[in-house]
Amino acid sequence: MGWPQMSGEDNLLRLVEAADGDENDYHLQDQVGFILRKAHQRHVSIFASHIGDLTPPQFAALAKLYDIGETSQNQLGTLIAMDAATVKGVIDRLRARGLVEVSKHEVDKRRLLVNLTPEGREAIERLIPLARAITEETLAPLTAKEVATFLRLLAKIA
Amino acid sequence: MGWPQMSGEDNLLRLVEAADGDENDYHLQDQVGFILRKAHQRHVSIFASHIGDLTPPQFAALAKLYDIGETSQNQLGTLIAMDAATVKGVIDRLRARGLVEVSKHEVDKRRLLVNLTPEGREAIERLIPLARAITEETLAPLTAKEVATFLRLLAKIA
DNA sequence: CTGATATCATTTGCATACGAATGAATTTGT
DNA sequence: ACAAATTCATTCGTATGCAAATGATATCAG
Repeated sequence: MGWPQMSGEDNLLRLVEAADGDENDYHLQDQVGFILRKAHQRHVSIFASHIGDLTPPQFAALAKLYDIGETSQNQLGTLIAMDAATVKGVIDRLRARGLVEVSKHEVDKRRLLVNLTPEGREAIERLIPLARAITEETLAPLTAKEVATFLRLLAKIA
Repeated sequence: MGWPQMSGEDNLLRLVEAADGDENDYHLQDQVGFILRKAHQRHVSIFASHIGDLTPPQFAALAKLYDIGETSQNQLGTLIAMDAATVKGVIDRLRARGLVEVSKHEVDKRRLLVNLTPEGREAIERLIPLARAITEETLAPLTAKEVATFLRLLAKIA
């Protein structure tokens, strides 16, 4: 019989088939990687519309420093999921703007300690409410129950 | 009463609270943007472990050209969610490797037509099975039912 | 104690990703 | 038909993101 007159809502069907992998056609737009990339793009765009003068990685660095206080650049990178090369660039730019400051670790001379400046603390306290709005707008297409489900499953694959 | 002895699995609770926004603490690791970024990172890493000589955007370009045939660079960018500047770089690199070729549109002289070369066609046909394995591994932490739910919700916010 | 390992930070090179500006070509509105 | 607006492609600048190599420091094993 096959698939007689597939009509209406076939998106879900295609997504399930894409997950199955037992189809001959390959549809990029149904692959989790492609959709993940688009969802990330949309979120970054929403972020930029609310917080224009800071990128999500820069915000993440400030938010984590606000949360845990002074830490080494390396440890900070681990906590915000950035490799050493990436976190260095982020911290360099935040430092150039006076939002964080660095100092040498007295005991372990390999480590570079990073901390918020008073301006950085002001900035992150001002921005956190906006970040909540960004989260809300990103999740706006979902109902409250769907949000809970989505975040649970997303965390599983992250 | 408040929250007496929160114990055991509080991840879900924190995620729901994060979505609510009605908490005083801000936990970066519970924000959808941060988890989305990490999920995307994990997928790219899985992709690289299976397909080392091509990036996900490059693969997307080849897969879409395989799907729809010759198109303008601009149209291709729209279909694979890349802006004009990004798609140009991707096509330049694919062209340098002989996987795609470009030509001028005879009627509309603004357009640059892009198409697979025979080598590009061979490559994408060889890679699509690997791409299915990448999708599978990315979604491995989820059950089949969770996969269907997750893809449905992810598509909603993408 | 000391040689082998491991960790931390930096640097380089490459690849997205996007805003903004530019120029060429086309389409639209009147 | 023609000026205005739009579309397509390119270029520039900035910012992640990661692999690989390097140098400095610290830790470990024997």
